[in-house]
Amino acid sequence: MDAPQEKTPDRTGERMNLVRVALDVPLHRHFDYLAPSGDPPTPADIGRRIRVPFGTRARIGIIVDLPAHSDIAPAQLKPAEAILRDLPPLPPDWFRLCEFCAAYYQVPPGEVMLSTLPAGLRRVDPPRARTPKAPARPPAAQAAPPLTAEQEAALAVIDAHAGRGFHAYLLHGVTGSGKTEVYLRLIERALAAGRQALLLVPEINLTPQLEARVAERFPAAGLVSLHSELTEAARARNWRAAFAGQARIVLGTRLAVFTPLPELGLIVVDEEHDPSFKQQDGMRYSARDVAVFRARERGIPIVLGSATPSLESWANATDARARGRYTLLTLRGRAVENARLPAVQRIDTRLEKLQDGLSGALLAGIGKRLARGEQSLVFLNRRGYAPVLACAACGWASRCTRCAANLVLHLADRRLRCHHCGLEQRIPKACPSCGNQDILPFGRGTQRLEEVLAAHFPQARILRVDRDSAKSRKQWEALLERIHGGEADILVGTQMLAKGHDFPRLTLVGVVGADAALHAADWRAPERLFAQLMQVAGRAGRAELAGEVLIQTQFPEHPLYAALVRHDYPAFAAQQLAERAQAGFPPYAYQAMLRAEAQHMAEAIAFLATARAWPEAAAHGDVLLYDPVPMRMARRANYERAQLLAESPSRQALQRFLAGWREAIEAIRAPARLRWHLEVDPLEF
DNA sequence: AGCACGCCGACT
DNA sequence: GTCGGCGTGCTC
Repeated sequence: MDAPQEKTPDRTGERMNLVRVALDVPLHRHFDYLAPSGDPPTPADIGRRIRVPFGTRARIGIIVDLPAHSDIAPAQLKPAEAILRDLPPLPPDWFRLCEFCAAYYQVPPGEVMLSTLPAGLRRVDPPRARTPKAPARPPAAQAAPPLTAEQEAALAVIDAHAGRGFHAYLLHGVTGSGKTEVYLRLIERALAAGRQALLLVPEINLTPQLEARVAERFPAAGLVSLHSELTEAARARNWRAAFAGQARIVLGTRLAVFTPLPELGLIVVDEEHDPSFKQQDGMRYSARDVAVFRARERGIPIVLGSATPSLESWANATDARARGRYTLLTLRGRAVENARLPAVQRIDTRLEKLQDGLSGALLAGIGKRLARGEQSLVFLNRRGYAPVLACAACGWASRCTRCAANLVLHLADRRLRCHHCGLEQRIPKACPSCGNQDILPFGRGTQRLEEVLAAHFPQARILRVDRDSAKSRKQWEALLERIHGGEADILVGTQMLAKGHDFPRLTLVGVVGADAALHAADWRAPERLFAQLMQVAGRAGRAELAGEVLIQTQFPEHPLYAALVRHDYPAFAAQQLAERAQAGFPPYAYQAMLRAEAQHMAEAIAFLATARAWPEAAAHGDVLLYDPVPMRMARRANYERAQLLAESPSRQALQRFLAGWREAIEAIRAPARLRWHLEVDPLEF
């Protein structure tokens, strides 16, 4: 595709008045149209939206070029309906970003361009936009706190590169070490230089306080946020403000990485390791990786921050093979005065009989906090009451009829629920298979843990925080308010509780049921577990009160826990990277996953086998194609699923392969209800 | 992806 | 006799 700014002047003299249009269709090509009657387009219209007839109806597309001639027979060309000039044209760097994603993720370019616009801008009949009321701005900016020596040092490194174009930094700092203050100082510098700043966060509704903090520090910067919980109108409004350059700071989730920003001067990716930067449907892109590309393309600095960086980023910053692609900046101490890292202890659960799954030490620890008027948090990354309901007499278990998974018992609303497809059932009174009255919940989820703790500590006020109790941002904020208001003595929750919150009275964190991830089939499970445990451990003892973390485990000698006790992410990362190098896993290999789902497993496997048999694959000797296999959860929502892994030691080699392979796959004549997708850099297996 | 066209089974 | 099932093929 021609980059718009490289458009050569038409020398033929007989301009056909053609427009080349990107449309949101799953086809890897653009569509040519005649100009709308009486409205000849000019080069200034490249990057503008256009309404065109497509098939039987009208659609919104984006003008990508004004070609001198078309390969389509003139009689086939239809006139476009209207060029929409309510916005300035989308700029060339935005096109390059979309084209990069299209090529890298094997997605049609039109799909990238249109799907990353706010919904209102791709609608044929746009909703009537109301003029928004001018937001009241707080009068004065919050003063910046003094920097620690480490923060000063980190900023000095970045300042030394200032104005010299692209550079990537990995800011590694434990919870409470003051990463956010470093971001704020960098944003301050960008604003002072007349540039815009883009701050990406994993899930904005989990961190409302970050938004408040940025807004207070930069009240005149017109901060806007961009995330999926905004109404369509609000998102369009914020997007326009960012595009127009009025908003100098954009705070958003992964989709915000595509916002056109005319004066972008800085990108920050907070919690860069977080899996929610990876989109798991449609275009399966990593917003963190796209952000790095964007920074490189714009020639600006990017800062990736985390207490537990992704092993990919860590390798880029520390591995000799990466030759310093990223510069590592470390914050070791806690910025809060006198606060120390919590003492982490392992409780060997093989040595005692647990009481409802809780050890004596954890129960005693909670009792002690209750007596002192402090808070405890019990972390269990499994929601619901129990993961399965089963009959001891005949072996019946609550299985989902549509998935290869159990139905989870939710006693709170008296339902059996599938966490994969959403199927819900009433709880049977007797075994559906043999009629036995004694069907029992097996295992423990947060709801059951809440009940157990209530029985042990009848006087305690217990608050459960998980996706079920905090479904919306509103509910979540209400829960947070109650926690901060001192309305809870014991918190029970999933990873939701681990993210970015300071609970000043919280001094004990108990971790329950973490062992499962140690021996999971997914080799990325330990990386995720370590990040989660570091994060939840960081909740303990943030203010002047010392924190304690108790981890119940049957494997106290496991190196993951050993590193956790020492708060030693670098040691954990080094050990994991050594294993990855040994096994030839990422980041020492590059992967793409072809997945297929169909009514029958045999169809899915046959499709993948056909793809694997692509004759030209032989020409790509540095790309390895594995055998097609059923996915670990082989059935979901009545579809049988299988996958095929493609792998190469070279990213470029894999990319060259994928471009041809994708075309070949598209040409396979598959059964009607077979669906497939290609995922580059897959995170889950 | 939509949305047409197109050729075979049970309904007013 | 037709309503409608989803297979196939196209969209400038």
